[in-house]
Amino acid sequence: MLSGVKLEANNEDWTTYYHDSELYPGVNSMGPNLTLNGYLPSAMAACSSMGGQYMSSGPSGCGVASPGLMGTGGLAGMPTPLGQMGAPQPGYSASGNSLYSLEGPLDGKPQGYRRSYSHAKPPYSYISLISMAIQQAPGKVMTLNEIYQWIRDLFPYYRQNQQRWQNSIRHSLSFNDCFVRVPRSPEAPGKGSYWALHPDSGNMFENGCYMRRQKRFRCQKQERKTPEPSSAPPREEGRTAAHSPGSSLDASPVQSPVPGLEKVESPQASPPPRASPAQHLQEPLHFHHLSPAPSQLPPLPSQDPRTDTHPFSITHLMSADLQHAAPRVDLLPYDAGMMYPSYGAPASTYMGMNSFGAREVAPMPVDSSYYSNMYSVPILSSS
DNA sequence: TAATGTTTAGCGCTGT
DNA sequence: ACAGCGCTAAACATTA
Repeated sequence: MLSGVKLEANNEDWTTYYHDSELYPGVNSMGPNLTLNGYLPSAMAACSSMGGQYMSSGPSGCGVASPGLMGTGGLAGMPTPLGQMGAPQPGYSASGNSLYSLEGPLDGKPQGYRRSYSHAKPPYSYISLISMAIQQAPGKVMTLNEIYQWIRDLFPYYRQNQQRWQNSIRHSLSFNDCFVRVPRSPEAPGKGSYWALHPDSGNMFENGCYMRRQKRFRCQKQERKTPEPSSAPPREEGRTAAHSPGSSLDASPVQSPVPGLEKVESPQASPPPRASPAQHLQEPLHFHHLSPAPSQLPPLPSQDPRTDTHPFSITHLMSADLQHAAPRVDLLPYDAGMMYPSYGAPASTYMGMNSFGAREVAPMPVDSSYYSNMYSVPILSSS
């Protein structure tokens, strides 16, 4: 069984902070929490009483299957930047690694009165942060800078030492197969590519642990720029998969409905090739995912009031202010279908999008159909 | 030139 | 003990 994830060297009782509406005045006004299509476990809060461990899996643990976050695009809505709740204060820990800011009260109370939660290092790995950012994006793609900004907005902690964590973000994007680089459209020129989640990455955090994946997602098939004998073993499994040229989505290409563009065969299940865009529309591709179908999901855990108010609860973070969500201007060509010319319909049509409207949108089927947008764009390979 | 992206290396932690 | 994962640093290449 999986054990919980310790927050670095922290063993403090986070329950101390759960009801800290003083520090997080917006917490109590969040209303009913938004769940990831109703299945998001509140990772931290639900496990808060486990001696500093955020997650625990097991029959009775809080490691409830959570296909929402990474597998079904269930994240919706724009984040409520914690920064609005507490601006960076002088005196926070400059170590960059501490979980808390040991000083710098947010509310004018004497120093040491209470540690600032908003400046604590979030209990999410960079991979999960990136995944969250991309998932909540209307087009399921984000530029590097937007990922930076999203993280900064959501976690004041990441307003410090930006060089450090941004380097780590870039490294994570490049290193991990679960992230794929997508070129910009000609209509939206600019620097840097878009980043998306690999359609087969599935629910990397289905164990409910956002600090450490159960298993790293890897492209199983590799395509090398310089062909090697098939008998040549990979240099090193992970690195090869992650860094070999063209490894972003580099399995055997399947004929794309868009000339010149390639779709990638799932390493886990081979979808039938699309006969036509129309067929694609009628018969969304179904790929094997780690996530179970909704009908197979366990019942929703009972709502713990702490769940909704924990400042780092994804539920909390992602729940607010849908009305503030604005369509991305630079992605309009994508959403307008320009990226999918042969489909002739907006991308959201294919994606079963939850573009800022998941509260109203019925839970998506747990398949890859909504990922299908990514099958129609060329994936940049490293060079 | 700065931002972005790739790659290597080393370390610590966790699970088996 | 070992393997795998995540984080950090750093060097280097590419691109707008």
